[in-house]
Amino acid sequence: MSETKQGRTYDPTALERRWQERWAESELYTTDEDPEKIKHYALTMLPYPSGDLHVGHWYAMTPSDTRARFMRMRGFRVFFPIGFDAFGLPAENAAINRGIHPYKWTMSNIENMRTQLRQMGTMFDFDSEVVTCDPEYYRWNQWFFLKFFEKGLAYRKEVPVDWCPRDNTTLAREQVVGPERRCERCGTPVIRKNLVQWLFKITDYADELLDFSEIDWPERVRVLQTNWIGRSEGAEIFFEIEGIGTIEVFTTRPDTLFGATFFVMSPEHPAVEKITTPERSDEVRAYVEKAARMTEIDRTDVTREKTGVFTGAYAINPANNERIPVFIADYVLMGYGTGAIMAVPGQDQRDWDFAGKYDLPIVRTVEPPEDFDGEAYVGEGQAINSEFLNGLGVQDAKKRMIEWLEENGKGRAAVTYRLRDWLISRQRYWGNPIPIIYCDGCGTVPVPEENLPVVLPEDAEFMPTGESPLKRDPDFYNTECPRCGSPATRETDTMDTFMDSSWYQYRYLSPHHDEGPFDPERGARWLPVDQYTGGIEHAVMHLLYTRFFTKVMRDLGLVDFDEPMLRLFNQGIILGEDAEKMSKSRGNVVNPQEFVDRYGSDALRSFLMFIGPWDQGGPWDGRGIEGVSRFLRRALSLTGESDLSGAEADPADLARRTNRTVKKVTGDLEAFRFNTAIATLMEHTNYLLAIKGEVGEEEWNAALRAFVLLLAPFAPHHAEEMWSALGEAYSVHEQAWPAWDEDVIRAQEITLVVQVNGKLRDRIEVPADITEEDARELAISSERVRPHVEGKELRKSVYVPGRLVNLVVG
RNA sequence: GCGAGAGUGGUGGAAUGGUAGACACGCUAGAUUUAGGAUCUAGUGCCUUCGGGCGUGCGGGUUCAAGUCCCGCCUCUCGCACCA
Repeated sequence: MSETKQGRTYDPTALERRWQERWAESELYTTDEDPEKIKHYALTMLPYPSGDLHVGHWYAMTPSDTRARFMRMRGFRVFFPIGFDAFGLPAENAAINRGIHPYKWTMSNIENMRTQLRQMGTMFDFDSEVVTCDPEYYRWNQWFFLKFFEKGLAYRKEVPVDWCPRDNTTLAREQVVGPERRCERCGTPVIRKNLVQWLFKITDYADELLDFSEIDWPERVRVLQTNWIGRSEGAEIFFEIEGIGTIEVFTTRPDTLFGATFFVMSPEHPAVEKITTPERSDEVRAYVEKAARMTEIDRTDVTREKTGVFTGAYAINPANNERIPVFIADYVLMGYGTGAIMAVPGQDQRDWDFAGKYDLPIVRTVEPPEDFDGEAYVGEGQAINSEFLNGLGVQDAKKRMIEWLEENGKGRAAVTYRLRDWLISRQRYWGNPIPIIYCDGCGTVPVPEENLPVVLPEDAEFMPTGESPLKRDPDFYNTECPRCGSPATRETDTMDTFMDSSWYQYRYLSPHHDEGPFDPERGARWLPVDQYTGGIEHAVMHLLYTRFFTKVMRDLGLVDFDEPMLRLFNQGIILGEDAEKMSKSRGNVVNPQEFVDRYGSDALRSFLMFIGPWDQGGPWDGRGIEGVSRFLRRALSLTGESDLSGAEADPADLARRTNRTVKKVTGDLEAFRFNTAIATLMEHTNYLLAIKGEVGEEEWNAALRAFVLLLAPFAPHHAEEMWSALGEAYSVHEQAWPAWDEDVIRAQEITLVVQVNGKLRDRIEVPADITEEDARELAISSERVRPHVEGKELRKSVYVPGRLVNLVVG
């Protein structure tokens, strides 16, 4: 609270509270269902109920709110819901540390965060709120699991999994990050295990997920997803192993088959034992064991020298029937392709390195350019040493070789992906039970739909042990088979929480609907999401999974479109004052509440938008918020009494600047340029304050009305206060966005820049419709220009109407 | 190594190929104030003989005109990384 010049107190918190109460009473933010209006579904990523809203939540949500408010004022009916992603490790770990039940802890956090969300001054439709740990929600999550199961998209299999030894659970491949392969949640390096787990066949949709033609998403996300899916085109080639049988390899370079001088298998390849000759078996076994003991970090170190061991076996190159030795080497990964490769040292640097070390022959099959002085040659060129391919370019040679392989039954065209199926089993308590029952007689039996939800027992001991806690809850674990009625057991793993967030945007439409995941009638009116906003960190997890879900939902006949979110905007990350990531251990965490209490929500909102481009993020600046707070106070003082100066301002200039401001702010908001929009509003405020009391009341009020409307999405409380001070009818947020008039913007008098040889020499005031000749005359006769042109020849002049005259002399 | 993005005052950042540094923070001076804070006014890229000169990571180029376009480097950030 502070004294203004006029002695009135400025108390933003009281002002904001007053309007928040009024908004709630009048149900101002109940979703507009007017069918006459064009729909706009604005969605911001739902938060984890981790305790309090932190400044990152403010940074994500308040600009999204500003955009939603802008769309509302532009005449769209806007749906802007909010909810809580309430299952999962952060909530569970916090609960464990405090010894409180996760449900209690989560619900009390949600209660707290609801209050804080309301304080933000957002237009969230709280009636549509979704809480993912509510049985009313996760029932449909389980329902989706059953649908996936029916369609063969959910399957159970023993697979090598990434296991976090600290969180005591498996992780999806997407949740393992960095070269050191750490757990995405806690940063602990993961280990490998073999476990029977549930997976979703996201790979069935790999090709479709590579198609972004229907959506307007940032290039960055498209690239990340494309790389993650990692589509490679090539061929599978069958190699006979002498006296054993056939082993397949995948290659993107079938054209180089004639240069395959050896064969390499991953140490984990299931056929290793079978092909190894007795005299080589000790060495091979030692190598396999050494590879198994290696950490993932060492194993995947690119700079390490290639190592391997000869198995004693020979393969036959199907192109030329040459006998080539079979090695195992840890640079070949079991998780990609077929886990075995044909090694072509002439065209692959890794194979070249390996061949050098073990003295293996090198045959080039692509002619390198004459000046080539490298080792393996991977570029374009004519095929050589390749019989029927000789002379062909790489692309043609690939095609020809694939034809030859298929004609001769020695291989086929093939596509391989880096993308793996989505592992959804988690050995944790605080998640959604997988609705499956195991019966000795009937096998794997889905829980019948009418028995959903499988309720997560509240009284279970939830401390993680590496096995699902539900396994030790006999009331949950023991059940009977829905098919034959004999004693059976339940699946005790819970689902990855990314499943919860893969379809929440649909549940928002009808959170209490109990005949399906969402009410199709409401879906028809609102889907799909028009504008999604959230962090880039979800590029290959949430954002890929939700696209996958939507495609499956389409194939289930639940929706009639292919993509869940038409447009996406990724905001940046707000850092601590030291420009480091905010963390408790660094002690650089900014508590938004402190700033809300001191400066109000509008100031915090506006400051976060003003700090820089939204997609850029950046360090928090505790002093910077002062400037924005000052701006809001100055804005508020516009509607106060005028101290008449007696001077006169030009009403045409006022109209021009007002229209220009409307145009600029509108364009900026369309493009998410909140920072420059606020800068424009500041500039306009400074101007308005300077001419206050110097124009007629009518012009002044018109200008002020436009200004308040522009301010409304950014600082909804202050705008409401000003709107009411202007004597206008409640509420400013139900008003139409102001329009601008290009004719008014066009000035009668303009400033023309005069350059000589491209250098600025003068600025002259001229009529807007001045001719080129007149402009040149005026420019040349300018006092400041004359010294630079006198005695020189005018060779040329460039005239850019409304901007400049450039005199080229020499 | 591959891919993407970014280098502009003391700081955050503005600039459809056409006035570089909008708008703020900070700083300086002044007004007001018992003082501090708050507020208001003026100034604030660097150099200057006050004419002007130089300035957007570095080096070239295109153009009447380049922070912006092209070529070659350097640095930083992020992502992926033995993917056959």
